[in-house]
Amino acid sequence: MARQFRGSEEVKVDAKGRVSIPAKFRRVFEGSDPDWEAGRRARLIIVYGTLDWQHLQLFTVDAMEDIDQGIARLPRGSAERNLLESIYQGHAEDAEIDADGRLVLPQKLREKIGLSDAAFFISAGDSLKLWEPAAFAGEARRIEALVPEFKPGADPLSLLGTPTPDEG
Amino acid sequence: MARQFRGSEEVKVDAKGRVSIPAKFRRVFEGSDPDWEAGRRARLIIVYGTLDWQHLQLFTVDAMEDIDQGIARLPRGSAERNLLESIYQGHAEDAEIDADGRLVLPQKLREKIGLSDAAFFISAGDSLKLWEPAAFAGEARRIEALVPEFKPGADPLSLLGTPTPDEG
DNA sequence: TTGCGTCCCGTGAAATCCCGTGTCATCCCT
DNA sequence: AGGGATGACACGGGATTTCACGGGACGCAA
Repeated sequence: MARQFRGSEEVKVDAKGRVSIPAKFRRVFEGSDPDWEAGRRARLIIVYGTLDWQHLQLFTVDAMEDIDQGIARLPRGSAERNLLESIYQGHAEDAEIDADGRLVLPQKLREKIGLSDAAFFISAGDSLKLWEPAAFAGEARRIEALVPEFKPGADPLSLLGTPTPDEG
Repeated sequence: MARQFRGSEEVKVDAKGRVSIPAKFRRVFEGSDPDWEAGRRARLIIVYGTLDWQHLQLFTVDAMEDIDQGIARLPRGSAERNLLESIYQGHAEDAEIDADGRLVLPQKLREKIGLSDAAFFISAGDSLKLWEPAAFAGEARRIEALVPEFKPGADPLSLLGTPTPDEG
């Protein structure tokens, strides 16, 4: 069972705010939820973060446990710990994938990221990011523009540089 | 067991989007998948990249692990790392070669590279590139044009330069 | 009532499984 | 060396299952 997300998908958002989690992503949420078994609903965590986020981030249960432990290692009361707690615990909520494989997004979250009638999922390691499709297109262009040596037609792997000799 | 691809092939694409992976290439995917054994399906990773890509790139599992590790060595949050993650994790997907030795290309990917009823495979080290045959013809010319010191009639190996004495 | 969330079911399209067939290369037995 | 048997391979088709998605019915709280 895959533990990592890979790929992207665009799905419809219906009038009730329901979003189908594409099946291949659903398998990852199921496999990374320690309490899940066939027939049950998989759990996940929706992080909506600070005000300027234009997307939601969906974490598996396992991934969020790692994050929680990382936060717990920081000094109690430190500015960093307070910030991370605010984002990953304050501005987040638990959710479940329903029997039809869909996630119901409360209208509040839909409004925050400007979601209308479609949603774009894109993998990011052990989490998924959820965008309004048009907003993601802008984000994609921004990511490319930030790497000046990346020209259209070039092989992106050139950014990795020369491999060190200890690989093989 | 060969670990590198060599050669090119043209195959049919049927109405369901199925593409026969030529047997010699299939052997490489099998040998470069750590979990593969006789009778099982070999896995691979389809990278479809940014909007301007007109081809798909098919990586072996081993090759993609190297790339993932290379990406992981870059500073978290750096522009280069974000771009590479977006391409190799966001714009890619896991796939399997089916029991008949074929790969099923989802409709979306076929449309992206303009694939109709034939596909052209060409080797690229530890990956294969897959093109609509007509589109590849133009690409071959473009590759030559990008190396200004390569003149028609010249020996391509001259591009390798003189090896330094301490190298094998 | 009105709006909102949940449960359950229907449907069309796509993906998957499982089968057959023609062709070509390889092997083996004269 | 010739010729037939064998098996691998590319390719097609039908049947079945999965999946995304829409809608109706019910309960609940403002």
